[in-house]
Amino acid sequence: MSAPFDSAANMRRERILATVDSIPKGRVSTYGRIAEETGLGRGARQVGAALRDLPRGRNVPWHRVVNAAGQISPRDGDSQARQRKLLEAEGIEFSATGRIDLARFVWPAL
DNA sequence: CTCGTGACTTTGT
DNA sequence: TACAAAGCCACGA
Repeated sequence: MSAPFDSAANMRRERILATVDSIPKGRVSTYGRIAEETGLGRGARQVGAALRDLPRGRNVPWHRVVNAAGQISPRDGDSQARQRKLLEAEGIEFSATGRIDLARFVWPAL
């Protein structure tokens, strides 16, 4: 069994998911922050890719990751609406323009 | 090796 | 506050 289950790219993805998993309920983080915490420097886009490729059934709080503007990043499908629903269910508040006040909800705190 | 791509970020209007 | 442009980084054609 020498399948590339432990390729560098794969391990990097696992570390990203581990960091995302550390975001407490009722809080959010950003792609850039997750990248930094995971030790990827300016690898925010890689964080987005990891969540995009998240296999169904994987238990990770992917919905707690938003962009630096405090908004749910655009994408295809209804995933955006589902993300907002999940966040609101945890007490996250959205402004009239659909923005989250990071000063209040970002993790770790500013 | 060069190019295009993207759940991103920062900077300049 | 909103939008455009440029910067950034890993991947795959």
